[in-house]
Amino acid sequence: MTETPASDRTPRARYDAALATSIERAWQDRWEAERTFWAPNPEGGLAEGFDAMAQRTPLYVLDMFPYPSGAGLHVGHPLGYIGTDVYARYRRMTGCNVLHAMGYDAFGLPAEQYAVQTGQHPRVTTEANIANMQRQLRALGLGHDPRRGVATTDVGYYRWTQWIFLQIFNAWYDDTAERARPIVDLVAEFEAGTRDAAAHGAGIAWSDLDDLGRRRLVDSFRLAYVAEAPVNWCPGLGTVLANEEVTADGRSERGNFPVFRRPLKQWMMRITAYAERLLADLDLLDWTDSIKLMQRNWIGRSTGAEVTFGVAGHEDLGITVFTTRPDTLFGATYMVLAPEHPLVDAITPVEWPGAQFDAQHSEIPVAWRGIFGDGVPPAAAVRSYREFAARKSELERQAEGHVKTGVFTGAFAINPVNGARIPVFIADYVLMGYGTGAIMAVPAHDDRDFAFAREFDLAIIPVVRPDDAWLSGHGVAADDASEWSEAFTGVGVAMGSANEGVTLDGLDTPAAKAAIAEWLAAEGLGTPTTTFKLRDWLFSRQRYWGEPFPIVFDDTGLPIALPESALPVELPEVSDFAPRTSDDPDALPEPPLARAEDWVEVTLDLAGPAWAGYGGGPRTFRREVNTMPQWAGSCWYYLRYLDPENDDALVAAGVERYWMDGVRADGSPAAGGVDLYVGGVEHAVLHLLYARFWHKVLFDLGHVSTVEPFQRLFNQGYIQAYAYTDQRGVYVEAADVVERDGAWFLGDEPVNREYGKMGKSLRNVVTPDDIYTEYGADTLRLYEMFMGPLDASRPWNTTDIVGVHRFLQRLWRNLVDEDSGEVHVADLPADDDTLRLLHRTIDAVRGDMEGMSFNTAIARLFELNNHLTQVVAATGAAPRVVAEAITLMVAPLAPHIAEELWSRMGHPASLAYEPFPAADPAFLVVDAVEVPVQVNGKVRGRITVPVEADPAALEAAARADERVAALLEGATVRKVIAVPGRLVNFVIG
RNA sequence: GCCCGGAUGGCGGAAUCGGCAGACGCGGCGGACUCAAAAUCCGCUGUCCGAGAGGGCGUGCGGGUUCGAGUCCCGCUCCGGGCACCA
Repeated sequence: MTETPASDRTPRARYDAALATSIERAWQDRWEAERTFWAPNPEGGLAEGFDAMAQRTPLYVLDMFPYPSGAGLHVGHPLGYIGTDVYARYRRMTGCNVLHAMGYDAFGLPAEQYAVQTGQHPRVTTEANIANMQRQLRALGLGHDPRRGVATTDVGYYRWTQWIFLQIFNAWYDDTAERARPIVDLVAEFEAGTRDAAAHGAGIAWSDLDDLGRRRLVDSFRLAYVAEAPVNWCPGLGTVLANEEVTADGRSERGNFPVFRRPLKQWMMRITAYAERLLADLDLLDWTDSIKLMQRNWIGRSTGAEVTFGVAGHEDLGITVFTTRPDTLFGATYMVLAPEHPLVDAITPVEWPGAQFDAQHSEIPVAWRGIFGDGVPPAAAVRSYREFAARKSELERQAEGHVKTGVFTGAFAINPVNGARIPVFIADYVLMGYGTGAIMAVPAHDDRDFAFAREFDLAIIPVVRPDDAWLSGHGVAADDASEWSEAFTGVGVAMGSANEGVTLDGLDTPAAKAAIAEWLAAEGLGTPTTTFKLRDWLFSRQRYWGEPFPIVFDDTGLPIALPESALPVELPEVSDFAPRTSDDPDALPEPPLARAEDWVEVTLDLAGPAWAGYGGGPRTFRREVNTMPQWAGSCWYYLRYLDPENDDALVAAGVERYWMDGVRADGSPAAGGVDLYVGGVEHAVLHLLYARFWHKVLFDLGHVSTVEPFQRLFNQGYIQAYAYTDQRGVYVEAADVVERDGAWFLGDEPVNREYGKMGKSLRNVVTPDDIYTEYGADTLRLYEMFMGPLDASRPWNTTDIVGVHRFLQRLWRNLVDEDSGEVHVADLPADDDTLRLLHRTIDAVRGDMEGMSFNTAIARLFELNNHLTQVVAATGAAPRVVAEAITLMVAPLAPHIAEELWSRMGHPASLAYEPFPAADPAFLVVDAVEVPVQVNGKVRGRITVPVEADPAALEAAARADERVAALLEGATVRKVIAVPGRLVNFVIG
């Protein structure tokens, strides 16, 4: 042993970054070698070790899996992963068999674009990125089962994504049974005649249909179908985009290219069939109200009525509108169809009507025909308006705000309640995709109709009397809307709404709705209807780096599902990964896979069903060249984690039931599924809605046992960071900025502070590696959990980290001699104060862990450790009972140091499955309690009383207090409030 | 525009039921140890008045309910998020 010079002597076994790192590496290696976090399945290939776990409760903890970006992680990324790991580790110590794994959502545009630039195959960069991310995550000490970490790009994974697609394609929604059923059941019903093809869109009986007719009919029922639908077409990227990939100003999020609404033939998923169940089953879930609300709003259920209007001069035609306010039918002064509405051509006359047609106008007002109908016949006006509307990019649509445009079709509708002739317009403020694509316009009581009516000089007839406050506030009269500055959209009392059969006058809005609904139903003019904002899901992309569809087309152009035996359909090798791009909005999509001619054209011997007529003998087909959206792989990965190596099924039924069965501890009804799902709120709608939809289809078809995938959802907050700009407004390196007297400087130059996301462009990135080097991973974990509640966003502040690092150092020093590295834990009895604090801490920490309030759990552990410091200072050693308990309680949060301490205290095995300390109730009871004494609500003294002291005893004790007695001296006590265990309050006057 | 969520010391935050506001940590101030510094340990730290004892004020703003309000109610302000012609 050599003498260390006193000047730079550091204790050999001080808990610093170097020691932390060596401890952390050693334990990460040991967990891996000992398979500590392998969660055994009850059966199948991953069942090894299950017997030892059989008595434990299965618990499935899940993170929203990441996209393996080339940029690597910053400290904000793992916040949720640390949270789930703490919870999972706690649950392992409280009797659970915990499944926790991490995979990768690895298909997607960044890898593809990088490939386009470099010519390198996206699989190469994707795999390199995954490897880097796994390294960074391993260093955090996350207790994942490494066997289950699938990537969506694995052929063995996307083979099952394709298999699920086939299930969906080969299914239809039975509205009577309210569930999806195999498509063969539908065919059987048609063939047996129990379902009438003629009544379901075919027009003629099943037996009279030819092969093609049958295929078209059946295809129209499928849950996955090809349709011509208006989509976000981005010629600059050469692909269609999902709504969330389009910015608020109508450009592509990536590349900033203009986006156009174009009808294109695309794959769709019939999520709308599930709208009602997706809405109703939210009630079964333990999600926050705000997320449920966002889903409810997205689904957008509204109830009202469909009402059919006649068309003047067309006895055979009727236009059905949807309205939530049938009580305002008498106020309908015109009608609007979406420009694409199928009836527009049929009702548009050859000539403009010339005669008088309403009280206000003796000829067509100029505004009605506007720029589109000026000097041309109605059909030409309609055509040019349609072109105008279609040519507008989303950008222009946003820029013009809500200025109303439209054109009169020359046709008139007949209001069924009063026979009024009302003009029919087309306007793009009416959307084909919602309701019936047609509205009755009641400008007096609808903001949009009001704006349109003012623009086009249309009558505004009030039929709901506004409340007096509204009228006086606007300074207008109820019965003359000509002076109104805006529509009255609230509820009120109906007026001017009567015909021979029904009168609404005098009824309040709900009663009027009911009365008119009854009358409409009786007259056969309308039916109560529910509509949804939710649209079917656009499911194809013109990209290379995604799952190919297991679909081919024959020369009819109709899709044919490949048999399961043809899976996986692997991505072909191509030399050019880019879709064809253009700046012409009329250019057509051309996916990269279309250029792989050898792959696209394929000769197969498909044994198609007899009714479809394409079976038998080798024939040439063309493959679907679109790929699936990135959401596809993320829709079901939680199921594959359960049984990642299963080649016979996406998950074995017994394994799925073991992990997913929904049994709440208190026995209340649960939807089942993942016990805890943690991720960012940015997936509040789309991912979570799509996954719920797929899960329900799989449930209907008998492939999973629960109606919902995620029983409990927890949205973690974001770690944000300060960024600094210099005088020119250029971002400077945040790490180099110093604070002096409340201002910030880079060197001597003052800089401005901003607050936002952590990112390269703001030059404020802090990486986990930076923190490991300075403090170690346990410190990083502890800091991220200590900063605040897991569901709140908060700023990263590197200077605050020392607090938690000092805690770990102090804990270490309380149990380990910094010079020798030997533990100084003694089998001495702890004093009563210490034991009471210990058990109070255990009790509180358990509660905080259950509620995922890790920040307060850590605060409790700080207090216990600070007390332990006193004990060690006084006695020279830590009592074993305290030392072991605090180590076990720290273990979920800072597992490496805890394992090391546990080991040094003489335990050869990992503490991962050690029972979490339990509070002894004997130490939780308190016999005396200090309560405040208030006089007129202000604390004037404190008394210590027995915990069971009744109000009278409390009051007596309070009066005995010197200060209180002085204040009560000579005063009249009006009232005394004495709450046992809480306070005493004297009200004096 | 509509719908959610939030606002507590210099900073991050705590306060499960209407009952001691500010736990715990950072930062700051003071002290011990040291030749000195670092590290460590101890004390103080909402704010104003006061030498002190003590007192006033205090949870975004204005009202209210209550013996008592950070917490409940009404009306605002600001910040964050979602939706945005959905009839």
